Amino acid sequence: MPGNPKKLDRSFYDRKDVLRIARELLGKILVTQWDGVRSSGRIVETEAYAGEQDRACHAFGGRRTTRSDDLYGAPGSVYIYICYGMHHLFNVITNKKDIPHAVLIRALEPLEGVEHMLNRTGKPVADYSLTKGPGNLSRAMGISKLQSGGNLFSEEIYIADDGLRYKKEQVIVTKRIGVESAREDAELPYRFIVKGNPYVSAKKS
DNA sequence: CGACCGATCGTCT
DNA sequence: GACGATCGGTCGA
Repeated sequence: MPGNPKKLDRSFYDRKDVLRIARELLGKILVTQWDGVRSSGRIVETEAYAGEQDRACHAFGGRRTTRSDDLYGAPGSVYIYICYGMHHLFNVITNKKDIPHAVLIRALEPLEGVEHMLNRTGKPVADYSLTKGPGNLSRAMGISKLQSGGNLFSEEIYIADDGLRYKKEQVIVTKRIGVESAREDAELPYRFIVKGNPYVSAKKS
């Protein structure tokens, strides 16, 4: 039985194993609170991006540009990648500063503030598409490029643990979505999803 | 259900 | 000048 949500502190993010962190983020609660407008959702799908050695990571080969600079931030900071000029993809930075490890949050199960999510997305009803997929969940939660470079230790945006744990048999590991150009690294089992959860993106592994 | 396509724009080559 | 860690719609089988 989940208890009082407790905000994750820096030590959660400040670890070397980004795959473990991506797995452990399943079941955690992402909260945004802008001007007193609170929304939250349980994380049900994540992907790990393993830094300079990972062809799918924007920091592959040590590449560090204006766009990818926030990937090199301190643990617990935020990297927003704007995809196709319109989608804001929300990443949590892990490991030490200057080590570009990140976890992309790909889907949430809404908990609080569904009415605000509907307002922000313009959707008429709360179907599964509301927070399914990285672009959709950012829009629903009010996340934008403004958060990139910030951190998850304020009251405005953070991730909390209410004690919920998924057992091994409730979690499926697959390759990542939409990274075909990463060649052999596109096959790595770096995506974590909650089995049977209707908010997980429907694409095949 | 799968394949395909247009939207839309900052970043990189 | 081309592309992308996406999405929602259309079209045909």
